Amino acid sequence: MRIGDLAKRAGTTTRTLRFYESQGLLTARRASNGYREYNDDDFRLVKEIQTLQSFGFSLDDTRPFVDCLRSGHEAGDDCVDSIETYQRKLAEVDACLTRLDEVRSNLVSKLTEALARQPNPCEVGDRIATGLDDTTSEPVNAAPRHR
Amino acid sequence: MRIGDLAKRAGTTTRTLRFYESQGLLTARRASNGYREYNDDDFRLVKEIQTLQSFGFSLDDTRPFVDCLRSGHEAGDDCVDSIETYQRKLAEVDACLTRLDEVRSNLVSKLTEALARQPNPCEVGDRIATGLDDTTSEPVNAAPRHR
DNA sequence: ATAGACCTTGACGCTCACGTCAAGGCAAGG
DNA sequence: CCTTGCCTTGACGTGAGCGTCAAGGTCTAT
Repeated sequence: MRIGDLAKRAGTTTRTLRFYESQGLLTARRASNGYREYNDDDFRLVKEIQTLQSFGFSLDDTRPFVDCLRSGHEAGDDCVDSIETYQRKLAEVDACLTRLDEVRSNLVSKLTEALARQPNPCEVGDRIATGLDDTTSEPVNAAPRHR
Repeated sequence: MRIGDLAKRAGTTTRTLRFYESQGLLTARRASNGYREYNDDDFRLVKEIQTLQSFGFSLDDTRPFVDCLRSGHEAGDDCVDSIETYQRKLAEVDACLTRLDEVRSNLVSKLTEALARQPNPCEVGDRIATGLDDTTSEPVNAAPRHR
């Protein structure tokens, strides 16, 4: 499989695959003409990277998983370093959630106060609708209702 | 007040204030020698920007508030555009919270499965502790308990 | 007069994950 | 032979919000 084929299969670009290689995440056998040659393991590796990226992992964060796969493990998270990375990222996500909750409540306060100061909060309909519904707490698993 | 004084008062740097000016957020009277001169209104403006930035606003998002203040309003959010910006940012925060919730639950799943696949999940203590406690849902207003 | 502390503009650096040329080599079909 | 389509390396651009010199002007104290 050449780089264009792998890119197509993985839904990415050749530039991205070469970039992964430059970062030491992906290595390629070379054909006699200098072209990169990939196999199915490489495809799985790219998929692993993409999955982790969708969780907000940086490329550097995916390294333990890549190393794990390349050392022969069936799954990228069959290694201690990968699990520790999961734990660290989970803590980061929790911290981010906490922070966002604070921001959200600050925003709601500000918005409420600003609306209260608005001169005629009744002639709405056109530009200002409160944008506030009864969900005082954050939208645990629901997107904000769209009007 | 010169730029260094304002920077010190606002807890920022002269570079930042000049950058704000380059972005059209802050304007300064010039003294005869070319030095920038600021007043208390400018200080409040910088403070407004800092507050909004702490909510995750980009500099561009602060523009309505800055314009509002400069047009003579007492508060930066005494204008319709500012309120609409609040509403837009609130929606963004909600979307981000929703997304992070998904990521978190995916991460927890992955971590749980990976731990279940680990050979000896009992000889812990050294490197692997589960990092999972009974909070299955996100940490609504509590930071993750540190061990 | 000179050192030191301020100020000025200008310009490059940084992070991250690539996008986007540029200039050229390789292989197959017509 | 020529076009077409793939491939190669290299290098600059992107966005956000500044940090960090560089080279020089200004003001104050000694």
